[in-house]
Amino acid sequence: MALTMSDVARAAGVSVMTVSNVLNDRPRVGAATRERVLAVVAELGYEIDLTARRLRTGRTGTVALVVPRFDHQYYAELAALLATAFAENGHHLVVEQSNASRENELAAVSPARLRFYDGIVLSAVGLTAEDVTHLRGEVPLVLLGEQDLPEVVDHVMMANAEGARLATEHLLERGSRRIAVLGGARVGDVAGGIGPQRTAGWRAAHRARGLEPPEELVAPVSDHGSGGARGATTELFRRYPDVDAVFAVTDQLAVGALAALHDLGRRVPEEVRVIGFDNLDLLAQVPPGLSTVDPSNAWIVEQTVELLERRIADPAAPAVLRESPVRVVARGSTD
Amino acid sequence: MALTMSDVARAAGVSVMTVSNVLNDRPRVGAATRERVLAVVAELGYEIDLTARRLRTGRTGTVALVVPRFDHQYYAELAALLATAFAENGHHLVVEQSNASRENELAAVSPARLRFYDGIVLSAVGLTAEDVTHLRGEVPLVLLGEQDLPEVVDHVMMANAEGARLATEHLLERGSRRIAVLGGARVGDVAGGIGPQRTAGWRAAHRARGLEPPEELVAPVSDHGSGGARGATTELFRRYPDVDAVFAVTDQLAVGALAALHDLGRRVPEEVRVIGFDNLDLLAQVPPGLSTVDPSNAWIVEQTVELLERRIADPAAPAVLRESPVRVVARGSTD
DNA sequence: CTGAAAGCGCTAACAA
DNA sequence: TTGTTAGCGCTTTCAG
Repeated sequence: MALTMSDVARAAGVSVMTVSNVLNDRPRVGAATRERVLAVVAELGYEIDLTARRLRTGRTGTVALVVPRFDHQYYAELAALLATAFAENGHHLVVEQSNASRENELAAVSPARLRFYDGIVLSAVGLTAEDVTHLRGEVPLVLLGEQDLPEVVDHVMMANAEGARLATEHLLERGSRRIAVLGGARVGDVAGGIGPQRTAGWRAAHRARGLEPPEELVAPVSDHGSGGARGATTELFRRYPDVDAVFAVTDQLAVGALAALHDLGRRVPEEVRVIGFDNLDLLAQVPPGLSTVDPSNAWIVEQTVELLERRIADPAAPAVLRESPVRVVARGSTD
Repeated sequence: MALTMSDVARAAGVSVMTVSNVLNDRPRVGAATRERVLAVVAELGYEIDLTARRLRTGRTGTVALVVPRFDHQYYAELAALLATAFAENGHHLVVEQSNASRENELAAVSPARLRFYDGIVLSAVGLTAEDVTHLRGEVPLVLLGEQDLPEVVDHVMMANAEGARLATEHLLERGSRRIAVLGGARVGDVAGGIGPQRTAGWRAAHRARGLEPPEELVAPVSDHGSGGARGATTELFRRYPDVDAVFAVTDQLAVGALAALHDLGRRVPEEVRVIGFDNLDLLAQVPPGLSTVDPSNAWIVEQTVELLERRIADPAAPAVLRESPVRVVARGSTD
């Protein structure tokens, strides 16, 4: 059986309350008493029961990050950054997986689950606008993700269209004229999310130069893994052999494009330029070096922590939407 | 304020105890009463307070996985598999990060933290043999990782030496004779962990063919990111331009090797073959396709879940060590 | 089959 | 400065 506070109190010859006061650094405890209690705590190896404290105070010292998948490199890198940032604020971070399902995302912010945490950062992909309005005020929550959602909850997102515009402009500037959008959304597809927003940027870059965006080169993917992208790219080049650049809406898709181009014997960047979006650390090294759009993860993390800590402190604070700055990182794949 | 059980009890005109019985599927409740309670629960949207239950019963329904880093693809893929497997056993998985520090690994299995969880899967890299013996029996725990640790705690690991031997044999068989070990450990370095174990397999493969392992081609790395590997590989080829194959002790290091070889203008696999270890999904696609050793993650996950569930049920069960089967996955980088 | 009492380990509020 | 009382929301035990 684990030790309790009264074991410590008995051993130290004080009351339970005094032990509690010492352990919580509350001021009205004599120095000698404090010493004694701490000595006993150390000797016995007592550790406070956070469950009991939580039941009493409602605070846990822990915040959760809910991501669609653990094994998507983008979320993994985000989680690592958030863990460090929250640690600096005295919050412990745990990560849960929603499997990108609306049900799991809702469950993650349910009162039952929330009681484990002081706040939640939810990287949402399945949540609807309707769901979000019902969430309003229930829980200290910061939304992450590229969905268009009602501005009733704090939300940090990327400048998606702008990033896509910059990437496309980068390709146009180097002379590419038949630029495909891998993972793009066709005109009339549902709006919101990365596909549509980034495709909009691709269109904008063309129009800014007086060019008509080649809509036939919008190549949707069925899943966001690299495997699907490989197939989609192969098919794309079969139909349109004159494609001279691929803007993949994520780095993960870009990897699939690189694989397909290798299969097809098309050289990158000499024959086809490739650029991604996300600036994943792991892919910075992959030959010939993947050009990409950097979404400023450090900035995103900084804002997220600030907003969540603020909301924990003041649940009534007005909801804000913040958009991270983006920039192109040019590497070998667009030389 | 959130609803409590007595709110439900009052609304349903029964006692708190009856609500508890219904919600826990305990048998001695009349069908009509059960119906009524469930109806009220649904109508009010009541959710049980797991914190309070845990204080009373000691069970939380949650298990934790502690990994050194969220952003190492290997752990990310492992976490995703474990989440699914535990979900099938009615356990919710959360993931925490230890930053590969001994202190954090110990904190993660402390009684205080453990009280949040029914059990812990600890992917250990900093824990010492001494630490592990003190852990014995304190908590439902399964260790993961390639350290040599006392067999007093359930431990699932890979067949490291065997995998390395197979990878090296695969290279020898294709004609490579100057095979470097990137991330290897020199003779006399501390034993245990992936570097030494996998380097031992590289030696064994050479000796099995009557060849003396070229110890000068053992290339340690300072960090396990791809960046360090890139530098180490460049340096390696500067000193030993005749190296004709690289066995990287992890896929992540192999990516760095590929980058360096690209920088140096050495073609893979024509001039230099490259093989990794871990079989990361993300890298399966990277051109020319990274050959690797598959550590059977599905098997590892299956064993881990089985052992942890067993230990939760029976804390006194004898500790076991299980070693996952390995096999070479040949792709373009060793063609 | 249902309910009342007690208490898990802690801390807020107040009393000494 | 320290101790006492009460109770967070639930479940165990035992009585009805």
